[in-house]
Amino acid sequence: MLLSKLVCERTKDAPQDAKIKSHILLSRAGFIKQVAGGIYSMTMPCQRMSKKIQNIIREEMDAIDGQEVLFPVVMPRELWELSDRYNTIGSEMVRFKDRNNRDMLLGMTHEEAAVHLANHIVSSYTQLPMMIYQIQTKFRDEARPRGGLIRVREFTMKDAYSFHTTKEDLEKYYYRCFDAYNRIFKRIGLKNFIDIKSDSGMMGGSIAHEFMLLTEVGEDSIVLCNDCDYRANMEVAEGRINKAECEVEPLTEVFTGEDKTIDEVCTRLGKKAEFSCKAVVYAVKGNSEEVVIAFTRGDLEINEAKLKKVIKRDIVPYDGGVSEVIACGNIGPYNIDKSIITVYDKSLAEVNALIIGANKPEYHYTGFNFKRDMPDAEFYDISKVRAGDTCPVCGGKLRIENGIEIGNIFQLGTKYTKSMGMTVANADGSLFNPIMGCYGIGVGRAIASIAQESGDEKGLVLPMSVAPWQVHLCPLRIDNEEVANKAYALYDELKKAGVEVLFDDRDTAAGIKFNDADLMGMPIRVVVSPKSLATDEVEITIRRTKESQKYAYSDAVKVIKDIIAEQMSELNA
RNA sequence: CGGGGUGUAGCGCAGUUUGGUAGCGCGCUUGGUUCGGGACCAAGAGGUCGUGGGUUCAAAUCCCGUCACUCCGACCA
Repeated sequence: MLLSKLVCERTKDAPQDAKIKSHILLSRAGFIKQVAGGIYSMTMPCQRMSKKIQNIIREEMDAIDGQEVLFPVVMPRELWELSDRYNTIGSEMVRFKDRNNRDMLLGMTHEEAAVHLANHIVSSYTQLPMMIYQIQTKFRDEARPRGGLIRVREFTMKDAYSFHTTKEDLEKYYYRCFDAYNRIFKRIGLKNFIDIKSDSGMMGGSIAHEFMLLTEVGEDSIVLCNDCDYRANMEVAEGRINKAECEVEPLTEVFTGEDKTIDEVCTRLGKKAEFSCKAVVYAVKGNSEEVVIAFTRGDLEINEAKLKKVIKRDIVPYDGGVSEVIACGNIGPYNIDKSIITVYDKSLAEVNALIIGANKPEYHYTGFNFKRDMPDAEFYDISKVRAGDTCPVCGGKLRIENGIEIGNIFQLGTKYTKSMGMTVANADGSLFNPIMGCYGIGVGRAIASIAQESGDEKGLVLPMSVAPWQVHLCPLRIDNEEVANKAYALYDELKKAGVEVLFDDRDTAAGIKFNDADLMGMPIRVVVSPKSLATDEVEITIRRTKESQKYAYSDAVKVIKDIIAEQMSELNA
């Protein structure tokens, strides 16, 4: 490819809205161009990179017996009503009417389409297990796109769906896929990624893992143990919280006036926050009359994902203002209105004397003791883990890091086959709902992750396996006839040898060429110049290490092929 | 959805407070001199100042509306 003709504008300055490294570098290198919020065009280098990632994913999916298919982008409402997701998914799903006034939607995931396809074709257990996957554009109308390609509304995704006769068979396959995912991320050149247990969320199902790239710009919080390999998404992480030790006290009503926050009340009473009880008010989603109050120790935070699991309902922050049954700022478990759904965190069970709201203005209780005063209360783990809490496995200290989710796998179970009525005949003639797994990888997010992890102050540093071109060929003084002849000849020879070359054929200053080469990040830079040709040599520089060495012009093709082979074998090891 | 910010040339910005008919750097075009880490000289092209309305002799600038983008939070199959 000739750089002079490439539709790809490099800039010195990043767009003002680009804040994180991957966004800045991909924009500056001209790989992406924003069209609307969270919607991007990709130029040829970026598209080539995307295709290389897709092909690696394909190889690994095919290797675990995946069958590549293609589901539609646009689907009818009826299909999504079978799983009830037409109604339960919010405005992140784009809905519209076709010319016949029929309700349609844009696919944001394809469980329904996968079950629809499988349901019409698979009728016998002998056809299982099987896995179908696709690589396709998804559209999710995100409330807040951000970070360039990290969180977008339209993106390319690989999504896979497996069908099984038994839970054991699903589990076996699930871990084959787990291994394939590790190979994929390694092969595309990511280094600091981990798998973690995650919340299966609204997908349904039980066991789920996320693959996370650890980076400070990540949107997810990950809990890791310093001493063992315990690690989990904040949403499901468990920790053992240090006990708040104190003496038993009598239950006493005290006047607290206008003091409402944990801070204010504890300051007034001269106690630490860990001896108080925090109340967080929610409403059941879709029914703001139904109030949920979660109680935890004053120094802890509610983990809403855990809370949702306990009450098996979706919740939203309560915004009903001060109602008659809730004295905001003075809410407590003792004698609370029975119509309210209450959940108590396990941290509260062990405190001998708690400060709690009195459920009326201007008063709190001190000395509240659940065992004595509310013996039938049940306790659940609904609090967020904090850095420094104790590991539930080994007793070590937990720490919290940020990560970008680069892939996820779920053991779905029969949620979709059941709701959509997919049955298959077993050996004894009985019918059963196949057990499903599903497995996703965002391609655009993988590109951003590579840029985020490998980029340096000069620009992108692309792994050999996914770089749009393997070699960036830079003739200096291309107005010099010998340079031009030798450079074009080398360009042709490399192409003939199967090497992918980006050729900077512009008659421009060395500094510009070097800066563009650094910015665009091809793994190998080759310089042909009057200086190098004086000794009949070329100069070969490795982008990643900045190492530079001269080789005889006649050896260049071989040397380059060796470097490519070496770097590829590192990634495939 | 709640709270902040910004819209002026392809990109980055100044000009807005105090209204007077639009400018700088990079990039682009042409010619010349240079040229192994973003060269120099000269001459050019490019913007109805996001958009609609209002005030005024006169609006990028003041007033009202609206749209877009963005940051923090909520949401996120």
